Amino acid sequence: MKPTQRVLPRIYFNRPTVTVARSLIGKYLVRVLNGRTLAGKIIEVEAYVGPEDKACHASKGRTRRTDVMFGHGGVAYVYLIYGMYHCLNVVTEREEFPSAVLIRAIEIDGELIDGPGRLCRALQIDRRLNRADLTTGESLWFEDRGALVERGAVGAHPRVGVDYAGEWAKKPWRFRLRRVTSPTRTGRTKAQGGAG
DNA sequence: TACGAGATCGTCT
DNA sequence: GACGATCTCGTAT
Repeated sequence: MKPTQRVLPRIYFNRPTVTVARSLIGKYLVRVLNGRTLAGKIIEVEAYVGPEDKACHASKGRTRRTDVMFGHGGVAYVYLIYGMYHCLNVVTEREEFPSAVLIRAIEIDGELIDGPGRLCRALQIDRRLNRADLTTGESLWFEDRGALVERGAVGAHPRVGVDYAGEWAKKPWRFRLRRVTSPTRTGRTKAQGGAG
């Protein structure tokens, strides 16, 4: 069996953005670095839906930066934020409808990598991957590894850092796995029984 | 534990 | 010239 059989295909992303976002929880983000393969279980995402969504970068129109969001689904939208950090998105829906899903947190080998900036730092994702096709199984892609995620296990919350978007900031378009597995309790016990 | 502010630069006006 | 889909550290409590 080819490894590419599990790669999420383009049609997966050519669906409503909120649907794609929620269903990406529990899937895997796979990155190839120097011949090594890193796979992280997706824990948290956010949906940015179309030109009317004031929190979506593309709501300000089609610019050099947002152009990629107007293209077809399954393509990476990577941008620099606050001059320091990168954010990884995957473009969704049909062409000419600018929308994407921001990947906010993953879990690799039981370790939670929480936050889009940290995630990109861990996987060495930067703007060189902007416009990369994420459906080819090269260097960066999404995989379905068969893990079942019950709908009730996914919480819906307002998106982070978009207060300027008014009513749109209140949309429950951030999805997060409720029970994040924490197999190791090392260092988690601070005040209680911890050594001094 | 909670809060405030600095870091740092591409993008758009 | 202003600002941002973030993160970290320092200070206060």
